[in-house]
Amino acid sequence: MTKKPPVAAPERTPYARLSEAGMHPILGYQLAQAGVVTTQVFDGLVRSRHELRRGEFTLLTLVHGNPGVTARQLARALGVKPPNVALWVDRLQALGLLTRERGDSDARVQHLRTTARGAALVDRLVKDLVAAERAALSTLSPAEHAMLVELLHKAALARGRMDSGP
Amino acid sequence: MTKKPPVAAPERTPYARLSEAGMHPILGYQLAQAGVVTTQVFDGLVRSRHELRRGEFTLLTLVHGNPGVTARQLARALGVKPPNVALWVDRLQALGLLTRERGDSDARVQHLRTTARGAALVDRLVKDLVAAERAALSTLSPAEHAMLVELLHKAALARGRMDSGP
DNA sequence: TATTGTTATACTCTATAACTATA
DNA sequence: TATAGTTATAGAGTATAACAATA
Repeated sequence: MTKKPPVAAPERTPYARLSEAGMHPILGYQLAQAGVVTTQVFDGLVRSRHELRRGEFTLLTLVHGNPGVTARQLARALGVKPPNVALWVDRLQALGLLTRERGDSDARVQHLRTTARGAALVDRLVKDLVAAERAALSTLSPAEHAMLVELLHKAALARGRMDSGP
Repeated sequence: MTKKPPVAAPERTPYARLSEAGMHPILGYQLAQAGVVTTQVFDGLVRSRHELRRGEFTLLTLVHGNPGVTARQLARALGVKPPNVALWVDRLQALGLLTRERGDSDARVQHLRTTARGAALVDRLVKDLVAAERAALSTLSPAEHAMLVELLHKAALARGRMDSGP
């Protein structure tokens, strides 16, 4: 059997084509690099055309899929602190995309729901965004793309307990 | 053949266990969710013990693997703007971890190299960080972890051309 | 005139602290 | 006393603009 020489893998950084050297196996680094692409796609499709930032868009979509969810639950799901959620909800409400409603049994909580306009926007943007990502990530086959999504989801489940945010 | 009913997949957000609904297939969302875990690992291991932020650590490691690299090349590789690189290099130089050296043939450029101390630190931290990520991402098998790294690397290569940064 | 790098500055994002209302 | 949410504020992080030196 011939044994391969112990040369470092020739993985290179995007664009500048530097050696990734020790960074290659570090997941946090590869996440950031891949994030450059998805941020480009999001900004070009959602941010520039509508007045929705990443956190706002994600929050709106989660509200759409979880009618009546509370701000605290969303903060935990997104890994951010409650004050940020309050600001995002303010903006989304001002845009007429979701509603706040005090809880019946517990008047401290606020149940969030999308408006008809918010629901329609979410449905459209989610569809467009998925398509735009597939088009942009031409380096991945459809099967690889799907596997990447599932592996990331599985990785995210390793998140440690956090009281109300990161 | 029995056909599965078209129910939505039961994927749930980490911790809060909300329905991910439309966000599930969006790569940018899954990247952000997985990033919560890797940020926790990085902060606990590198940031809290040494005075290195994520960009500084990545830059130092790339310099280690590409001796003589210039600031402009690093900005392109990392997807950030040159002024940020200048600030990071300032700090790393002040910490005695790398050196600047004017180019012989072109005095505009500065060639960066790690000091002995910088090189030793990179070697140690990279090793520790890889180990810490593997330990933290207990939801992934070693094979899945390795595949995730490779798929992310492949995805990152889809990055569009950018003049000097994002 | 174009390019590298720096300085100064502004904007975005997210966190902490302090507060109100409710339980 | 503990919890949900808000307001006000501060700190990271990263961008743009203007500049200096060199090609």
